[in-house]
Amino acid sequence: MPPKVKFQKEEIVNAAVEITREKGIDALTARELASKLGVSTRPIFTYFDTMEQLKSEVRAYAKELYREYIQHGLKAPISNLGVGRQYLRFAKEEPELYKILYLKKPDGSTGGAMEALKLSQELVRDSVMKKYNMDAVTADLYFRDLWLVSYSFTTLIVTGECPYTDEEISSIFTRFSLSLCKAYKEIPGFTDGSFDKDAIFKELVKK
Amino acid sequence: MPPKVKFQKEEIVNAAVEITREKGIDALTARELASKLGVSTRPIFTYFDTMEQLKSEVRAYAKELYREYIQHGLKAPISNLGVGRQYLRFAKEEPELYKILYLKKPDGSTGGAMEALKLSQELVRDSVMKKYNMDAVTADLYFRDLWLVSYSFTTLIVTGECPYTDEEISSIFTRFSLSLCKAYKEIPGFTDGSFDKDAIFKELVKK
DNA sequence: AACGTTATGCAACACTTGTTATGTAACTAA
DNA sequence: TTAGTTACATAACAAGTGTTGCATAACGTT
Repeated sequence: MPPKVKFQKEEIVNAAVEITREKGIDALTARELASKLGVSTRPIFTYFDTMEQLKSEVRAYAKELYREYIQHGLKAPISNLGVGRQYLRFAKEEPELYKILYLKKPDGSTGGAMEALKLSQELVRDSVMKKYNMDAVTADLYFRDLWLVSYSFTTLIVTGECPYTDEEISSIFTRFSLSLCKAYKEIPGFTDGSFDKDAIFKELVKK
Repeated sequence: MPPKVKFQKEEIVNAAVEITREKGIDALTARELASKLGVSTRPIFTYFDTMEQLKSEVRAYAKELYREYIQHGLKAPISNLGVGRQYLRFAKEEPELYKILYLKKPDGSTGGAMEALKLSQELVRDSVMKKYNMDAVTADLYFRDLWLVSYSFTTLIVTGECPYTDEEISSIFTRFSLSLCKAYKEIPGFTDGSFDKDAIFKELVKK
């Protein structure tokens, strides 16, 4: 019989995630990981054929954690805003994990930002339809518009460029939310883009 | 007298930019660059002490090119929309240069997305104030809001995730533009966030 | 035409990366 | 207690990186 294993697969992935959190996935090397675990690099390759395989597991972990954040946001009284707040929390608390999911996806990988949007739309659709009395198409468009705004904030956050406080972001977000909602409900043809842009523009200019 | 130089500094930077365009700045190595120029790696280090120094020049080039794009957008009849369109063009035509400016800024570097926003605000402010009869503060806020939307599109574009056509983006952008402009002009207190959110929300819910 | 200067090519150095060959020793079944 | 299996440490390999020492040859000046 062989000697007892010193490390389970899970411990290795956890340590790999920890390194990624601290220094980004590019700093996740075999030697760095081995050093963190206090072993040689050999055991890593008994569980994973290549480092790339291990990195895939780190991405899977990030994806799952992200999903948990979103689920948590659904519990909020206004679920679409709750989900938006969780986007921001994830970006702020796990910037490096955010990056590997949405900023530096490896070539040919599935998933990414648009897939995450679709998931959120499905989760929030019913709630938005009821709350604002919208049909499914409008609810999806409305949520997508808000998502676009939150996406720019999360990008700013993880690149270390966001100058706004939580309160400011929240305030900006609310204003987007209300102005879009008003437009979707009050401007005929706003949903499919067939509304009379010129008429509205002229009205805005003269005021 | 020494022999004639085979390469001027500028040619080296140009080749470096070309490699960055094609494969990203991480693929810009001394040997790759030398191979493209058809020389050994030695001459590179007569002009640049380190590769990092050369990369700085590539970033400077990208920044200047970006500035030219923006300047071009100012000529449009509605200059704020023209600038927005140029953001998107730059992201689509120079995704790798966009990345080094706004997605992977090296630690401790100046500039970045928020600085670019400030620059654009200054360039567009007067035009927006006149066109929509806004004060400077409102004009800046309005432009920033639109910038946030364009920023999410450019990020999607350079990460290869944007599923929208130019027309779709243009349409979405126009809708944001109009709905925000209406809100800034029609909702008292919208600029400083002191407007009565609850009243508006109730109104939207019952409709 | 000879000279001194120096840009360049060649090849090496030092370092980091992923990955692996080898020997050892830990463990359990006998 | 013995033996076989195999996880592990050690150390190496190969490939790739930035950077540099050295010899050479090209060039304008003299």
